[in-house]
Amino acid sequence: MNPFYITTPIYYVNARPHLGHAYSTVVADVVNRFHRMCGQETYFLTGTDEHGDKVVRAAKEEGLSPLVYVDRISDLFRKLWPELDIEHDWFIRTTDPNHVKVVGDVLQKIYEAGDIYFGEYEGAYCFGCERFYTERELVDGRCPDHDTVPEAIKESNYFFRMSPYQDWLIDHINTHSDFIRPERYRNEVLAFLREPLEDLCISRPKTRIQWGITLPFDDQYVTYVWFDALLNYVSALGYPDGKLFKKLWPNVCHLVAKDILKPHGIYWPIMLKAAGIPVYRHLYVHGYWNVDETKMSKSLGNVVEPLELKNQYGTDAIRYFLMREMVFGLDSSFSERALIQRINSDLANDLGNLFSRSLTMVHKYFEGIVPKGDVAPESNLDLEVKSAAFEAVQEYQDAMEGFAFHKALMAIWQFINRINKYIDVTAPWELAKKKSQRNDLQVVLYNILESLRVIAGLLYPFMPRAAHVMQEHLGITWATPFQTLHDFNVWGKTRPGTKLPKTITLFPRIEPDKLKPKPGETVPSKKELVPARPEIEISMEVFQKMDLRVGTVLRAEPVPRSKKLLKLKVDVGEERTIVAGIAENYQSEDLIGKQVVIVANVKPTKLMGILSQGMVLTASDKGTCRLATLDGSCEPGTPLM
RNA sequence: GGCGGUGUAGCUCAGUCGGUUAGAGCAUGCGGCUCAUAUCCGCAGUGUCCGGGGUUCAAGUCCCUGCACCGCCA
Repeated sequence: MNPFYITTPIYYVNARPHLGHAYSTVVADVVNRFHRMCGQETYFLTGTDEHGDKVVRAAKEEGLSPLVYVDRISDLFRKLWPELDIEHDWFIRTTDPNHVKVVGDVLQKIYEAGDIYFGEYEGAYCFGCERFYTERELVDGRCPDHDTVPEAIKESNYFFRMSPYQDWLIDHINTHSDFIRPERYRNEVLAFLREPLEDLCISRPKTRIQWGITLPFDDQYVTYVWFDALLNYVSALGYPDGKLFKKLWPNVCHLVAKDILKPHGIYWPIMLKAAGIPVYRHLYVHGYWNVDETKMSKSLGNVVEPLELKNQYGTDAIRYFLMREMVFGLDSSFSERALIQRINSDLANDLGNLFSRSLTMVHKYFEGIVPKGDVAPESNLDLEVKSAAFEAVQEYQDAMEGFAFHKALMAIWQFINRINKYIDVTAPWELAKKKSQRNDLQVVLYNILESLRVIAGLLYPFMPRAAHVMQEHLGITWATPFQTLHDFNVWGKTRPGTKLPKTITLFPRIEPDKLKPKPGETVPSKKELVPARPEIEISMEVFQKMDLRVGTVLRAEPVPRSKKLLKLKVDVGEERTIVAGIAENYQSEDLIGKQVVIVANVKPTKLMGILSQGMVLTASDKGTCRLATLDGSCEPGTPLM
């Protein structure tokens, strides 16, 4: 069997780890453990991406040098993973000397082969932002951040020629149906490839950025983003001569979120092809976690901190929730309410209680000794439990291989419910009343224990901790911390006569103060849903990052083809264009001269093609909304504290 | 603007090749059990399958069209 190699993206260190990072990495860990269960040798790589201007800027904001800054953030990631029981084999950093060397070598190789050329282009450059803007990004020809007219400047850079590989890539995707999955993302890449591929700019002059890997063929430039980042997948293995590389490549499974589909689905295979490295086998693409119906974003302050969740609810519960709730490939919604729901119903009630009631009975009726499973005619007592187990294993295996983790878990839970019913129907407490039914009682309890063994085994990739505790309490010891898939297709592995420890509560119930709506409160329908306030406390420091200001509305006009939107010109100390969704409640002319509260540093966003450079605060309730105003007039631009 | 996806119970979603009375989990209500973490088991519902039109003996499913939301591209 081929060794199995799985990677997560290397995470960019301009921000702290959030739920999305945790999800990618948990998926990788689950898949990795599953393959180990299949008897495969595995290798699991994760790490951090540490170069580039955003890192330099983030470091500057904190008053740190890039190196000190990236050390600090990278460490947050590295230390998070063990908390989530993630067992990666290697943690790569793009600042590792070996990685830096490999990037240089590969660039040189492709340069010599002729696929990298030096070119000049002219663009609109904003000196304030230290970056180029495309026509589309500009607002009325001005920089959206600085409201200045960018200068047309010429810059020379190195480009990676991708077009010669376009047809090859299309063909490769078409002939390898499992190259990019799920299919929707494969289609997206193919759709993109229907247009001619443009060459990729892969450098930045050192006059603009120094924090990067110097090009081997021109020391006035550093390489920019993708060559640096993507090559981690091979540099970590010691490309080109490392033992790991020879053993593992290209039988790799890359796991990414949908935002980096294009680099992984297009640039990366072409880079590999151009460098004469075999192309990777699989790219698996997953969706986003929204939080309480809205996107997770720093400006909303609803970023979910995985570590906080873990501390409150436990690693297994978080892992279970992430894998059960998201259909791999689609977006999902995270809410604490849903998490508690899953913990209580699935983990505490169904699984935990089953485990607990079973072990209690073994102690009550057999002094904690595993009874014999073959002392009564099976036909009456098996009630197809055995075949239900095998069925569950088969469904589980199919689902796992197809990355349908929620279905794998559903298969396990169907079996758990089946055992709960088995207990109900066989009623061991009745059997225990008569001596003549002693053998029946033994068989029934043995079947239950065997079922629990299979359940514990199947759960291992998802909840290694609970699986381990369950196995311990079932008196099963293995050379490895997990059973192999083969063990699930054999009935009778639990050894009669084994003394079992007393039962424990696997998953305590969480008392649901937050769960039920208060009396009289109705559950809001989809349309009325007000974005929930984040339940996380934020520090004063975080709050102060918000730039709230007084703004005077100078002009207002409806946005064509939109029912809700008004385009405002607002004086916030400088003039800003702000698009606000208040047209259903306010007429343009009523707004002129009004003083409102503006969040001045939300990331500019395009609404109906208009770049909105801020946000107007409103209170909305049942479809009407009211502007937040001031009690008396103020100088435009006055900060709110 | 172009391409694609989605729309099914209060909520989250299954629904195969068009084929009987459209399903599951959660939530709700009622009943049963007592081994168990107030757990478990059973029963009960509730549906404009987004709207409109078409093909067909038969449409949640196929076709056309409209609406809403989402994604990718420009």
